[in-house]
Amino acid sequence: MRDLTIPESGSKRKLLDAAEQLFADKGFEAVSVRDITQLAKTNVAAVNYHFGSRDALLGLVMMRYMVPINEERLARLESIERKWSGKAVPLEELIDAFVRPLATQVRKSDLSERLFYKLAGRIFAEQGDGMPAQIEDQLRPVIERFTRSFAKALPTVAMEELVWRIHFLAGGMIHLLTHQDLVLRLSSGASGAPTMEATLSRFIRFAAAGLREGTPSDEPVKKGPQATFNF
Amino acid sequence: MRDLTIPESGSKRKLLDAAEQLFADKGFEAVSVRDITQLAKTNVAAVNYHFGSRDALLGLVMMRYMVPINEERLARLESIERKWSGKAVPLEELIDAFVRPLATQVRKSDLSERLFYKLAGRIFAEQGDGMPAQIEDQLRPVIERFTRSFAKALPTVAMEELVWRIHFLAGGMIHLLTHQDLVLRLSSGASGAPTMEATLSRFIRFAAAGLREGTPSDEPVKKGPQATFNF
DNA sequence: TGATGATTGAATCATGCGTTTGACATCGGC
DNA sequence: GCCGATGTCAAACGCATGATTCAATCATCA
Repeated sequence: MRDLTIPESGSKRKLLDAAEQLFADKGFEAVSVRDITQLAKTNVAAVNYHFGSRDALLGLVMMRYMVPINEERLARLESIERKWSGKAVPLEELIDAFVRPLATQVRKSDLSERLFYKLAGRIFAEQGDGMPAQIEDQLRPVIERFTRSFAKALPTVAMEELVWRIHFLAGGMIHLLTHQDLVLRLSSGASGAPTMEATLSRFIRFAAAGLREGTPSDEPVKKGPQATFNF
Repeated sequence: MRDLTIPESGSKRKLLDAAEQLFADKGFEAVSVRDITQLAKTNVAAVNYHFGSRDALLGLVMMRYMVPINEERLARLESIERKWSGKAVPLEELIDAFVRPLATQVRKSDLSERLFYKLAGRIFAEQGDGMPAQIEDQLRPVIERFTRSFAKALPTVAMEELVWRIHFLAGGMIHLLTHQDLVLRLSSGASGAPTMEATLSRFIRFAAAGLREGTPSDEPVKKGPQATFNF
């Protein structure tokens, strides 16, 4: 595994800080080496000297964010399963374990809150879209681990169905991270100006209901006039 | 409004076809004018001759896809509301009116199914991220119209809450469109190989449950061991 | 102090980008 | 036959990109 420790000072650190700020703000493709070195007040050659290439710096920035988030996800999941040892884990706690680390890790970051979430969202969103393979390798075991726990919490939901529902959940989370500002704009203020904590809680309730849909503890037919409508 | 009619043949048509195929496959930023003209077997200058600029071509491609989809969305919505005149419209039908046009319009397209959905997803996903303003202008009234209908169907959900839930819904839909292939890969085959029709129906059920969460017709507390957990 | 290796800086490289140019071909109408 | 309108084409323009070169500078330790 590559060294992820970050020097306290010096231009290497300045470059990393500038890079993550710009990547978060403008997107991975839209930021040039010159943008980064200019913000970091270093020479253009510094990026290639310290990191080898722009791509290597990009991968480092992404890994630096994903690794602690994914570690906290797994730690929370294990702690929850220990707490409910053997018994069915409540769905909301599972989803919380998956999304809450985004909010806790943001405070350990030098990035502004807004930029941190945008960066996290971009990393997820551009998954499998020209992203370094190491990022996907980093995420896959986490997804698999959570999928297994979700399956245990929802024994009546077929695996095929569950995989798709988790997919929808991930999409909602990504969109929430990357396009918070768009909601505010398109909704003409109707969305309020909630904290991310509040929005995450909203999201957990939404996603839990979606995951649980059709489950025995749900009532089978009850949702108003839909008799003529088949899904 | 710009002319959206497409010539039957000639290099203008060839350019449009090549452009939408490449944009869908690789993303809007990753495709160069030279890529397009090479696939279309025309000269590099042709794009600027016929469309004025790369950006104008990009806007045309996007509008050509969004306009009919959004028209069908509104038409379906009005037909539904006529059908249930005055009465509460079932949630599933509203969501269906929003997502189903993606599946019906794909057949009128020359793009392969996979590319069409990717293109649609990209247009949504990169919303407000350097996208031409015309696309947002095209989408905003649709969102507002649907939001009003959702509000009527869910009178007990506060407007602020509803706006966010619709946001989560949109995110799930986008992710579903753009990253279908990723699901298949990450889930090691557990997701099956369903048609988009089937996946959309899955999504409608998921999203409806999420939107409806906490609604009176839902039962208030019933979902297993979650007494100690607050949201 | 002087030698050594790490770091910086200005200049430059090759490449790819969107766009423009101007010569050339093709065609319908007078 | 000629004209202007409409396309097409190779070539080039100006610019930005990631990367590299190589001399100058710095820090560290013998």
